[in-house]
Parts: sequence; C-alpha cells; structure tokens
Amino acid sequence: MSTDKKLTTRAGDFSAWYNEVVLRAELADYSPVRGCMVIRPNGYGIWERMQRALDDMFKATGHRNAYFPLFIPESFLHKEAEHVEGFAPEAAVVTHGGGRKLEEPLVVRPTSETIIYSMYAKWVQSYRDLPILINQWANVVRWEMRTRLFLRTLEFLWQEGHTAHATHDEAEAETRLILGVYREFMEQWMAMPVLTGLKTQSEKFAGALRTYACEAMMQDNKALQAGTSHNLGQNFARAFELKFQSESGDQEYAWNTSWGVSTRMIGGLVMTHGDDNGLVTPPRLAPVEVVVVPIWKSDEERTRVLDAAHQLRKDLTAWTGRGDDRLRVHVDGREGVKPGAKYYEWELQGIPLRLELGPRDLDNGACMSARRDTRAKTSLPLTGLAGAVAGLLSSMQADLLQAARNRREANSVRDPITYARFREIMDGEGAFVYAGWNGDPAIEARVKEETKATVRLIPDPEFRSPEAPRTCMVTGEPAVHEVVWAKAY
RNA sequence: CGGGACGUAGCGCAGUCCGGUAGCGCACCUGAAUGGGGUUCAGGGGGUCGCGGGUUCAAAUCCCGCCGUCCCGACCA
Repeated sequence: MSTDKKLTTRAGDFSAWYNEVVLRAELADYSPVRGCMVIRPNGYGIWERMQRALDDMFKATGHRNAYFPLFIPESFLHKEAEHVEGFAPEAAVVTHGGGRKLEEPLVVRPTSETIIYSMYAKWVQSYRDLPILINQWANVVRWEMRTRLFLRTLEFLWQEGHTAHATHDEAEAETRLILGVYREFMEQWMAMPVLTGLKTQSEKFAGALRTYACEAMMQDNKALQAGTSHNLGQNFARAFELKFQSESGDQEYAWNTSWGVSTRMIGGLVMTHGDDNGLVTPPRLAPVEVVVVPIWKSDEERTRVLDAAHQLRKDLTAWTGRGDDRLRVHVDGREGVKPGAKYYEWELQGIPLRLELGPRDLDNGACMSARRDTRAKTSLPLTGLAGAVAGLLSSMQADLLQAARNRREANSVRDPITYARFREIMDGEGAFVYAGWNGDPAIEARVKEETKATVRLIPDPEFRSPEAPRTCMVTGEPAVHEVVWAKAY
C-alpha cells in the first residue's frame, strides 16, 4: 500500500484503487495466511448493519435462525454427485484431531446443504412438518486459487437459508421470494441496483435444479454476482433420504431451496459507490452517518466549540423523527489534527455527512454540512438541524441508487449487436450486453474462451429489452433467450 | 503446478552490479506554536536486512539451498 496521501485513481488502475480503499478505509487487512483477511471494525460495522437489515427481512418472511456445525463428514459431500464435483476441489479437509488421525476426514463446510438436509431428514416425517424455513449466519471455507479482499477469500462470512417444502411449486415460490428480498435489500439499503434472473446450466450451483441471481455492475463495467437463490429440486432430498408422508399417505421426497449472500457484498459496495477520494457508504448501512468536526483556535474557543459539538450530538441522537432508527453521530474532537486533515480522513472512510462547527457558525446559529457523495456544502441552521440532516441523508441514499442505475444503463448495450462489435467491447471498456442466444452451452463456452465474458443471467421480464432479440448474436440462429453478457468478478 | 518479479523499521522504498559504521520518506512518541480543506519547527524511539548454510579479516551485498509474497497463466457459484 502506498502511503501517499492521494489514492490511486479509478481510471488509473481500478484494481489498485479498490485494494487501497479497502485497506486505507480500514475495512479489512491481509492475514498471515494467504488468501485470508481480517475484517476490521469499519468493515464489520457495515456487515453488522447488513446482517440486521437482512435478518429482519428473513424473519418477516417466516424464517428462523439456527446454527449447524463447521465440520461435515467427508462422505456427506459425496452423496450428491454434482455437488461433490463442484466442491471437492476447493474443500479444506481435516485429517487429524486430538493428536490422532481421524477415522473419517472432516470437511470444513464450503456450504452446508449436506449437513443440513441430513438433519432435516431426521426431523421430517409428515407433510405437517413442512415447510422448514431456517437460516444460518456462518463462516465457510473454499480453497480458492486466486483471492481478492472481500470478493474472493478462503474464508468468508455469509448467511445461508435452507428450506424444505412439500411441493415443487412451493419451493420455487420460496426461491423467487428470497430473490426479491435480496433485490430489495441491495437496492434500498446498499443503493446498488441489480438485475435478477436465471443462471445458465453451466453457471448454476452444483446440485441445484436452477439458480437465480442478483448481478450488479461495478464501476469498471464488470459484473458482480451479489446473491444467489437456488431451487434444489429433490436432489438433496434423494441423497439424504429427506422424505415425508403426504396427505394421501404416500412417501415423497421433499423439495429444497438454498440461498445466500456474503461479505462479498461489501466489495460490491466499495466498487459501486467509491470515488477517487475513497469509500462512499450509503447512509442506511453506515455505522456512523454523521461526523461532527469542531473547529477552534484559542482555548476559549476550543471549550465553547467542543461543548457545542457534544450538545449537537446529543440533540441529533435524541431526535425521534425516524422512530427507533436514531441518527448515528460521532464527534471528532481530536487535538493536534487540523480540520482539513479530518475532512480527508472521514471522506476516505466514506462517512455520509460531515458537519463542521466553528465559532463563526455558533455566532450565526448554524453549521456547515458536506455530503460525501456530491461533496456539496450547505450551511444549516442549528434549529431543526436533525430534520435537515435526516433529509440530506435520505436524499443521498436515493441519489446513490439513481446514480448507480444511470451508470449501469449508460454502460449497457442492447441487441442488435454483431459478435465482432461484442468482442471489441469486451476487449475494451466492457459493458452489460443484452443479446440473443441460441441456448447452446457450446456457444456459451466458446464466447467465454474467446472474450472472457460469460452469460450473467437470463434476465427476469422486468429487465428484458422492449423487443426480444430474434437471433443468436454468435450464430445468427433463432434466439431461444435474451441473455446478459459481461465479464465478471 | 508453469512463466516473471520481489522479500531491508509499522507502511513505501534506496543501498546489492563494484563486500567495509544500515539509510530515506511517511507513520509513531515528546514539546512549542498552529488550527474554516492534507500545519510547522525542534528533539526522540524503533531493524536477528525472509530463513539456513558457504566463501571472506569482513556479507543486506558474492555462492548454494529453502520459505514466503505479488503479477501473468491454469483454476474458480
């Protein structure tokens, strides 16, 4: 990491910019173990707010939390053919414990389908025991070859929901319901617009019938898969004998879903909103929404301004105009650090709103506000300040989403498009390209080979083009689907 | 695992070619002044030079071996 005051710019080197923001905003740091990271308080604070918001949404849709163990018998992973193929290469395996070789090695969970459905099999006898709607917050381990802070690490934090249902349609409805929850969270909390849709067979979860996903566009025009929701069909139910007696008295296999989002979203947050001054945090996810920077010269001024700053914080946090969601305010009263230096520091950390409070402001019964996203400064009267602050925060939240949406649309290309032009785009600035596809996995593989771009989604109806593409971009054959192509993280 | 680069103070680096007292910037500590967009001055602390062996009067520097990191590739919800 450079110790220069200025960050690498996004235009200069997006990848270096990302690393610097994560490290210098103190979201995370490298660990002594290759590919692992420490999530520092600034980063974990964002994760806690993500957790709280999502957890509330899961509870509101009838789910409950539980916890399943880290260790999974290795044999479990082998019970679902496609699943083991997908995960065995990246599994971490424990072979010794208590100073002795284990009779059966234990896999550190890369995901928990196997252990969870083996337990559900114990718990379910009749259709009256269904549905089971459980979520867990946990860490998982996947032995990745190449890692990036937040985006791909050996260990990461996530939630994984696992449900069991009596019918396919009910499981499908659950899968779609959660996809909607994810979309709402990403838009309303992260201010990160996403496309939703279906993954192709080659991109789906190993062991699923089908996978739905949320895809967001980062500022380098690459796609980030930010959340997935899987309809597992009866694959795991068959593997683990998860059966129930139906109303008609027959033994039937249950229908499962699983769905997850991870700390990867924090990487998405950085790459969606960050600018050349550092992190930009959407207010709803910011552990601190408002930082008050007091300004003084003499000792008398210092006392007066500091007192006023702390009173200001009290007044703001006591305000109930947002109900239980009180304003989160910090006063930076450090001595020996000049105000300007504080401004840069808090901007780097992405605090949404700064209030500057000096003697002149106090004399005028006002303070100066500065929004992180636009860096616009406005003087605000101290009377009624809380309402004005909440208003600015709420505008910022909305503006961030709109700006990200505009950027995504400005960098999306729609059919008709030739494959030659497509290759130019993927060689250059990148984009989301909406185009026709004949549905042939071989074509998908060829495009990936030639351009590194993949089908991100077969988009849901609300994201499709007004006129469906008629022909496959590559072969000119009739199109089976409209798909979104992009390079991805 | 293949190709390339690099390991020297918390961070970023110079010094290595040509062996001879271990340095610079930032950060950190103390004091004073300063304080409305990255202050200044003065003083100070901090290093088994990745690890092991060899050559030499003498090794950060030369030789051999190992370990680790990063980039490119292979790999990857």
